[in-house]
Amino acid sequence: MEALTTEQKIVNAANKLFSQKGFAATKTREIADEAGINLALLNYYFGSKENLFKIVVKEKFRMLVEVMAPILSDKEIPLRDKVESITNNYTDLLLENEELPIFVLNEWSLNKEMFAEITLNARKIAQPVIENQLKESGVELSAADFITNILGLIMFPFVAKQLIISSGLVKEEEFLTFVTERKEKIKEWIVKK
Amino acid sequence: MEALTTEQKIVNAANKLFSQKGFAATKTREIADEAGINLALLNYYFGSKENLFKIVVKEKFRMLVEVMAPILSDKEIPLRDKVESITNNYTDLLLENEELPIFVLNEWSLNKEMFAEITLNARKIAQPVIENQLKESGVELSAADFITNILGLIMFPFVAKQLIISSGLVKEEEFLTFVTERKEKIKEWIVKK
DNA sequence: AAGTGATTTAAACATTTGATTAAATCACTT
DNA sequence: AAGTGATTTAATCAAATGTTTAAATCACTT
Repeated sequence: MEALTTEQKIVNAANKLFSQKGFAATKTREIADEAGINLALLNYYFGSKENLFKIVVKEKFRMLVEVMAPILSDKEIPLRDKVESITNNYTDLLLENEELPIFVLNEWSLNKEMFAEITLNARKIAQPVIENQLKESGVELSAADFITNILGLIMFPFVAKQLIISSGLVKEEEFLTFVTERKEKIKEWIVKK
Repeated sequence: MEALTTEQKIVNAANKLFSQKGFAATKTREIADEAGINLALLNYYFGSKENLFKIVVKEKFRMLVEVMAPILSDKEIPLRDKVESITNNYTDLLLENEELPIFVLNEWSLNKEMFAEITLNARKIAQPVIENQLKESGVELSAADFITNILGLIMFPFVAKQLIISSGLVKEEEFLTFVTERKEKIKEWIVKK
């Protein structure tokens, strides 16, 4: 049942709370309570709140990048399939981690240095492949617009979920259906027949 | 020169710092320093940090909603012109307030209650108008998808600016051109000829 | 069972933080 | 110039917060 190590309990609690409330609003005592461990163990295992935070952010961030990079860079996958695959994978990922995009993007804008390496490599590999495929498919989009649009169409509903729901555009209980149905639509919007 | 009242100085400083760093990370002493006033004046004029924050958020939020609501609800404006007008107005607004979307959306997800009233009214008026116009124009989109897409395409580059730049997809100095050129493109993407 | 190092605990520490107080200063009226 | 209320200041308060300490407990070896 309780097969988690102390370190895992802390990381799990930190994951949850940092994602929900951000770095500054999350208190070390809250993390300790959520994890069900003594406060001092946080520093014993992770040194500092900031270090724990970096671990959490990098992990979240990796989730976000690793969905996309290998798909985009693969020359064998046709463009249309890439869109489908990325849309499906991202939507599923975000449905299980709804706070992920707003958290990562927000922390990114606050802490510009932390992520540079990971993204840069991903882009360097993917960009020429995508540009080639766009040209071949006759889609008049730059790689930047292509990636911005596909990410925006997928992620924006999650980023703006509260806006969409509290405006009444989509009811809370319809949200799952809303984003699920968008999977099919996004494919059509990006790569028109 | 220095025609600002103490209250204005405080609101301006709070505006800047809350937008940059969020509620919890912004300290009352920082606001006082940035405003160049004595710390006690913050509580003298605004009662509490939280109250000051609400004033700032509501103002930011109003900026974001008021660009869109009156345009969307106007039956006289053709759909295509609405898209153009919203795209242009939002892009210009966001270029002058780059932190605005991520700040508002993030605070919104943290503080779901604060904004409900404002948005709800805007949507109630706009939604039937838009649904009508979509049908008449033969655009196969629900109002929810229409608004999500247009907002996503406009706002996402600002929300994900750091991702886009640090990946190298768009260089920092090209960002202005990037979002400016998207104005024209978004219109075409949403309402295809 | 004693010893040993890792783990856990309760308590404490030094700062930071939001807020308040009481006195000082200012602007304005009489 | 004296009086009055609004504004500003320096100092202080109590609580919260990240971290550390030293002792206690645990797991494991000899």
